[in-house]
Amino acid sequence: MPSRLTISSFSILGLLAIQPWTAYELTKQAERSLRFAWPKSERLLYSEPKKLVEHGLATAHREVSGQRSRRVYTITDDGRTALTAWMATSPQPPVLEAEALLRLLFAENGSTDDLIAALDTMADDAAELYDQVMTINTSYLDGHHPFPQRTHLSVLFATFQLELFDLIVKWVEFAKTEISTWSTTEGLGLTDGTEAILNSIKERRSVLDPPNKNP
Amino acid sequence: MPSRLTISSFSILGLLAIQPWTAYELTKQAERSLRFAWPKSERLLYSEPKKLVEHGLATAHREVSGQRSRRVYTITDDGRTALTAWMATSPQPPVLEAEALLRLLFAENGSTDDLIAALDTMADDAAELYDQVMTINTSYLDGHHPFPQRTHLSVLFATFQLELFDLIVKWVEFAKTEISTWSTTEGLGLTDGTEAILNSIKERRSVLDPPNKNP
DNA sequence: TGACTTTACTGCAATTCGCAGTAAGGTGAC
DNA sequence: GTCACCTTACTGCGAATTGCAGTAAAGTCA
Repeated sequence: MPSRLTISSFSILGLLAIQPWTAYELTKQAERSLRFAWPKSERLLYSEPKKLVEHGLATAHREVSGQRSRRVYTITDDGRTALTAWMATSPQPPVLEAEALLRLLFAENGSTDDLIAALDTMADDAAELYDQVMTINTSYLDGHHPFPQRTHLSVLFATFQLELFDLIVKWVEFAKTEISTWSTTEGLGLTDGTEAILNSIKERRSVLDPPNKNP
Repeated sequence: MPSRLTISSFSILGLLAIQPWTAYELTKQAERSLRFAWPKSERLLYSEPKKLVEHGLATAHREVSGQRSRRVYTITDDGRTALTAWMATSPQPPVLEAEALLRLLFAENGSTDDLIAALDTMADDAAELYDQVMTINTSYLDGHHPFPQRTHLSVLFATFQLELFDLIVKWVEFAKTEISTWSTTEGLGLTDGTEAILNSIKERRSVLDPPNKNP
């Protein structure tokens, strides 16, 4: 009666399908890829492979070097079968967690400066993440991919992250110009700016597209 | 020794700052707003207000109607103070959870059809979420906001969601045209398309911008 | 008046997280 | 050559969160 397989289990199984790893190596690898699609705690990355072994989807063997031993996990045939079966199932809807947006939702409880600071932090974080993805990916052009045969997947995956982080940076810029027209955070209601946004929303136009240019 | 306050606690406190609610009402309200920035289980929305009471940030009073009673939670002055203090702190980085992107990362373990199906599901989910946000927000134009004085916040908040869901839909379109050039999911490595993407990434150009038009 | 939905919760087991702790091996500086 | 610090390689535990099932009254519609 091992505990049941979760999406996190399959995300580890997916890594094991590439090559055998130790749990420690899995945490490092997760930081380069998994974290952008399925962010999980380091702790879980140590317990999930054990669960996979219990289910017979992976095996663990100890490698010894000096006084120290490491447990290397390898995917089994059953593991590959289970992974392939999972690939054919329907994925859960995407979910975003953004504390800075909570601050916007409750902005009336703080100053406009508080709000702008929160949004700036989100933009800085996004810019930093953008750079991280860029660093990893531009090196692929020089043939520096640890798994060259996977470049088509890594790069297409990265495009989403870059678009997302770019969107965040650009949206914060837009939001700040809008907020700059506010005298306070509280009780403004339907301002001219808000009405303009609502009209552009109604026509399904992006609020970012025309960056304050006249037609 | 009540358990400590989390971001989730403050997200509930933020709702209580608008007006008193029952836990049940909080779950309904969370579905309209909180869920897009701080998605939490319904269960938690029942326990968090209790924690706020333990901390003295809210009070609970029973209202009786017939045989049934409901517990209405009201923010205290301490609660408002704590909320305002929280608004001035730095938010955590944004985080995205997208199982469909995991499928892309591990696509070599399934067929191109599996991959396209997963991406289509994500696009459909995003389109559905887009519609939900649209429905809530276009009604504001007719003056149908439950808290008219908060329209400026709700609408600016909504613009982010719309941009995000639109990005997902558009990126999936792009990803699918790229994938359509693949004969298999496995071992392709640096294809022509991948190289083109990498070059465009290098120049920080969006892969979505010019939708296959010549300059 | 019977069936079904909405309102209004609680209990509990399973899952996940954050943090602290342990310990060996490697690296560079003085 | 030894001290400090970083990396590798984990485990334990309490706290936070989830998912699911269960309870029950009130409202709705036919």
